[in-house]
Amino acid sequence: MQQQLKKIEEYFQSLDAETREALQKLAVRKTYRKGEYLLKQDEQGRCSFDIEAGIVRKYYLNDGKEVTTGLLFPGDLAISFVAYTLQEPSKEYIQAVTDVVVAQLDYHGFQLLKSKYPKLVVLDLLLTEYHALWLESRLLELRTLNAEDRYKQLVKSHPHIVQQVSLTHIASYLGVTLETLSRIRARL
Amino acid sequence: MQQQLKKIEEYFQSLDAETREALQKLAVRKTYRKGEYLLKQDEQGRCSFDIEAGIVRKYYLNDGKEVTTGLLFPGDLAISFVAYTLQEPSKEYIQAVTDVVVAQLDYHGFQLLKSKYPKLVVLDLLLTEYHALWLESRLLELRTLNAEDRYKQLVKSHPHIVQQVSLTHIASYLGVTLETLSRIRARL
DNA sequence: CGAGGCCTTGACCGCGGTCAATGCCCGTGG
DNA sequence: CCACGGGCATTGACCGCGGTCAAGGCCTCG
Repeated sequence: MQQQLKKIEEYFQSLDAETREALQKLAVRKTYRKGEYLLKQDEQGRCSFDIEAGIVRKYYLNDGKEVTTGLLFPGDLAISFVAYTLQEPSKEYIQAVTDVVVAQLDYHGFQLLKSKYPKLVVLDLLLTEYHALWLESRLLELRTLNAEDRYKQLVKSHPHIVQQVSLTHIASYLGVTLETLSRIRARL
Repeated sequence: MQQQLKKIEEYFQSLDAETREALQKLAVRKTYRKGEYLLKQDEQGRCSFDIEAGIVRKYYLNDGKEVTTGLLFPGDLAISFVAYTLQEPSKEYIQAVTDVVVAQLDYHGFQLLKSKYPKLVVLDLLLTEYHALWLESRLLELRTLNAEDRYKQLVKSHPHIVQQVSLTHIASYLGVTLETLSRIRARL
């Protein structure tokens, strides 16, 4: 996965100035305050958000309960992949966990740009591959680790997450209840 | 997901004859007997397999126990996505569940073809998107359905699977033990 | 006929969920 | 300045889904 990020970075750097500028021009910098929504359920997934500062989470509702599918940090791409790819109403919410600055990219704008600059198709492919790799690793994690090990792994990869994100959200991301997470932390 | 398949099909049909032929030429038709391996752990993921007949499963070992990550049917693409994309040794096995006929595509050959026929990059993107969509839906399924509902859903989408694949494999795919699956079936 | 693979069934257990009570922190208003 | 209320986290009691271990049934194939 790290190698894929490197590949993406390298590829991006190798792009000619014109292509890069076209991309930059398409991006709109926006800020959201803690608690605000970048995308709500039933909205069309018309943008991707490159996070420049702050923390964002994605979640959906499963009979009334929030299921957090992602916790995203600067450098990550916040996007409801299904709604974005299929251009259909989103089942996911995307919400600012802290105040947030993003570079927002319009879907249709990006599609147009791809037909004008075919090199961007390769970039899109690399990014999509990265997303798929992430999903694969997440699936592996959920199938092979118990709640405690998933928590340890999360803290290992994001040491400050506990200071920044409420335990409620973390529990929901890990796939356990708040109570269970609380007990796990108590016995560590 | 169905729409994505349709998109792929349509895109493929819209390709010019030359590009299509180049692809066909790269493909090697091969057969494997029940039980044989299309890919073993630690082998490089150098091929993708378009299944033309038969059933294939993918699995990895988690402290000695098999974890089935996919059951694949004609029309599906059998591939160890991580090993293929990153070109590293595979953690997954790909095994023929029945006698199988596949069209086998070499990774490097396909990469070369993509640089010669840029339209294939778009095809690659569409296929990767499809894989990511599948992973998203699988993740959703594992997080929102209990074992019984997952089983029902599997049977609904593949009514004959029970006749074709051993319950051991099905259980492993569903993420439960053989015993649990047996009890679920007993009470339906 | 015997061996081995595959599945079923039973007894038991533990992880994590549920429900409810309590604690703690902090912002708001009297 | 304190009192109250609400959001978030902790703790306890209890339960059920699914895992584990073990025994036994049923094919199939040699």
